[in-house]
Order: sequence, then structure tokens, then C-alpha cells
Amino acid sequence: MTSTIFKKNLKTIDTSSLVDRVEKKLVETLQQKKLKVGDSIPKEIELAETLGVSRTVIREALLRLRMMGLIESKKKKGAVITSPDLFAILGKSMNPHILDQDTLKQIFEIRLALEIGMADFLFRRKTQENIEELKKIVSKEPEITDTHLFNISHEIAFHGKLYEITGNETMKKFQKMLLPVFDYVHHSGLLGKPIPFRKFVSHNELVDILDKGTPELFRNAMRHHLENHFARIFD
Amino acid sequence: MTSTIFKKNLKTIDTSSLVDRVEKKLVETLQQKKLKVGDSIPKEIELAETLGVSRTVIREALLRLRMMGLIESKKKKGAVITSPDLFAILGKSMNPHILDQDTLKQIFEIRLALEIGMADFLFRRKTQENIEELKKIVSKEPEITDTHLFNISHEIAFHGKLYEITGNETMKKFQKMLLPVFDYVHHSGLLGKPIPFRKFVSHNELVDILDKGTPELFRNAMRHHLENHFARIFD
DNA sequence: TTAAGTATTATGTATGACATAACGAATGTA
DNA sequence: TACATTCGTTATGTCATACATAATACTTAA
Repeated sequence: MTSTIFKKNLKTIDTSSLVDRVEKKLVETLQQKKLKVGDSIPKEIELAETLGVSRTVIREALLRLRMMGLIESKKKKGAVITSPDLFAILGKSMNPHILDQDTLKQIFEIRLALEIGMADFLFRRKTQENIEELKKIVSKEPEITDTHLFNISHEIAFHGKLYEITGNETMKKFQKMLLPVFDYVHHSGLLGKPIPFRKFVSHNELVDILDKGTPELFRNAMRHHLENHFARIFD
Repeated sequence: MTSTIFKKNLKTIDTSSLVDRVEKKLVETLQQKKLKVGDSIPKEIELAETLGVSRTVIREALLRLRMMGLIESKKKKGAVITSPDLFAILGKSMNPHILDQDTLKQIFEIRLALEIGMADFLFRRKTQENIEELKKIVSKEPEITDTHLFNISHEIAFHGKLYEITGNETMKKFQKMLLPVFDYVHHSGLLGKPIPFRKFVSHNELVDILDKGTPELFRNAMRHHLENHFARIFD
């Protein structure tokens, strides 16, 4: 009984490093002061003096904020607040070569889920202009005579445009970040089965449905359009 | 003409900092040597000597790797390779208070898209055991008499379980990370309209469909289940 | 008035020192 | 012998100081 309480007390000791604490303090302070983008923060030396730690520690903490996209440091000018670009940060770690295979596969799957699930946003935010652009992209679609190399850049153009139409910048950035991973997984031998080339729902049909159909129809159509990928995932 | 070439050449000058280069070098080396998780990397001083830079630079570079989740440093033991946890990094930046409103809304939307799009994975990987657990969660569902406080923890339990069933760890982590943002957006005045409380498709019905239905049916059901949220987004 | 050059300043890099925690070897005790 | 304690070694964590570099502000010369 006493032992349990004791252990609980032990757990409360601060095992975090100095840099950890400084980082936390800085973030808290920044959001407390409601600093706007572009505002500059004190110089490293001043921070060091204020917080009573060495410049080294301050620098490491600032480096973390910088990696989080919270600030940007310029020589002479000091550091300024920036709006954190979530996926720019994530992008740095999104290197296919340093991720393990499971994670890579799972990222592959996430993209599929997103493109099926985005239907409502597409329908809500589409414009006639968007539709026209999509049609233009489709019209440039290369022949699929060369079965062993389905045109990746065309795929990107089409699906990228869809993300754009959602009007969701974050989603668009997410897609941009997923691209290299997707490409890697698609072409590496990571997914056991070979790439099938049956044509299910075409880009053309997708645009038609987006133009005149409903979100329900579009989701199902997209699901079938992506059948090649699903088939590879589900052995 | 010459001017263009000149500019292009100018662009190629290496504006990256020393730390940038060291970081890149380290990552490349790590993936070249095909190091497994748990393998340890040379000591800071050795790295410094090998690369001909100061320990300061090495430390900053290592700090970045650590933030990417590529390595973990222990005193005495040195640094060891770890499998990068993508969303642990992102999680640190996923603080509702430091993200701008547009981004927050967009993250809210991404969650909706994901849950609708995940249907196929649910159906492919569900087990009878999963279904039972879902039913158990639903059975504990609180009454909705209190219209002004729909039970958030129950929501999390149910939807979290769904993510779990997808068998996609990355997606699950993603959800976990989105939770605070979702909660924040939901309760803050960020979305103009008030929270509606019409009951559309219930959790109970969702489980039923997952048990006996099809992915198509589930997607539509989920779409209706989330109608309250969609209604708030689409003014 | 404009352009070139100079001074200033805050971050970037280097170096050396000490603190601290983890591990293992050596020592002491039952 | 087996176990617990002590202590030294080692690699990261923190500190302090100095200098390099690049961007800005200021000054000077044409």
C-alpha cells in the first residue's frame, strides 16, 4: 500500500531535461503573449539571461521550435514567429528510405481512404471552372498501350487537382507529402502482388460523376477506380 | 540568354548551413549502412572527428534526427537507431493554440474524410471479436437527454475502436493526434453554427452495417452519422 | 542623389571544461 | 558462492567564451 503511493510519488519527479523545460516554457510564453505571425522574439542571449540558462540550451530549444515550424531564424534579424506548416515539418521525416515497411504501407492506405472520403468536399466546393480543368487534364490522358508504365505524372495531375478542389490546403499539402511515399511503395516490391492493369472506373467517368452525380456515387466510383491498388493490398 | 544561365548557376550555390549538410550526410549514411533498430551509432566526438566539424554541429544535427524519431540518445549508452514515429513529431506541433484557424478547420475536415474512407479496411480486417467489442461500447452509450453535452469520451471510445479495427497503426496514431484539435474546434466558436443535435445514423446502426453490410453501405451510413459535423462546416 | 564601402549586430560554428546519469567492475558482507 | 554496495569510467547534457558570417543600417565618396 505504502509502496504504491511511494511509486506514484517517484513518478512525479521531473525527469525531463533542461532543454525540455525551456522549450515548454518558450512555447507557453509565445502563445500567452498572443504573438502574431511576423513578430520577432528576443535574442538568444537575452532569453538565456532571462531564463537563467546557457545560450546552448536556448539554442537547442529554439532549434526545436524551428523544426516545429513555430519560428524562423534569420541572421542579424533574429527569430520571428511563423504559422507552423504542419506537413512541411512532417515532410522532413517522410523519407521513404528511413521509414519501416509497415509504416509505408499504412501511409499508402491512408491516401486511398482520403480520396474516397473527400467526396462531399469536392461536391460542395466544385465550380464549373474546376470541372473544365479536370476535363482538360483527362483529355491529355496518354494511351495505356504501354501497360508496364502507367503514366505517373498524369495520375498526379488528375488526383492532385481533386485535392485542390476540396479547398482544403492542409489536405493538399498532405497529398504532396505522400506522393514520394506512394510512388515508392507502388514501384518497390513492397506490396507482394504485381501491378494489375485492368481498367475499372476511368478518370473520365469520375469527372462525369463529379459534374452530374452525387457524393455517394462518386465515393463508389472512386473506390472502383482505385481497385488496382486495393487489390494489391488485400492479397 | 546568358542571364538566364547565370541565374540558374547562382541558384545552385549551396546556401545550406553546415548543420544542414551534416544532417543530410548522417541520414544518408544511416540508410546506406542498413542499420537495424537498436543498432548504436558512433559517439558524438567520433562523428565530429570523422566529419571534421565541431561537436556543436554534430549535436545539432543529432538533435534533428532525434526530433525526427530516427534515433534515441541515452547517457553513457550513446545514440541508437529507432523506427521513426511520424506522428509523435507532428503531435508536438499539433497544439490547437499555435495553429491558425484555417488549419484547424481543415484538420477537422480531414478526420471526417478519413472515417468515411476507411470502410474497406474495416470490412477487410474486422473480426467477430471486434464487432462484439463495438457492441459492448455501444451498450454503454449514455442517454442523450443532456442535449448540450454530448458525451465526448464515449465518442472517442467508439470511433477510436474503429480506427483500431482498420489495423492501420499510423492511421490510429493520426487519430489520436487529431483528437485535441477536433475537440477544440468542436467546442470553440470556430465553426460559426451551433452544434445541432439531430440524431442521424446511430452508433448501433453503424455496428450492424459493419457486421452484416457492405463497405458501400457503411460509407453512406458514416456520412449520415457525421451529418451534424458536416452541417456545421457547410454553412 | 546614388552607389560603394564600412560598422554593427545576431545567429552560426568552434573549442574546452565540467556535470550528470548509466553501466560495469571491484569490493565487501552474509 | 551469492548478493548488495561502492566506486570509477564513459558518453551525453550543460555551461562559458571566442570568433566567423551574413544581413542590416550607416557613412562616405563620386
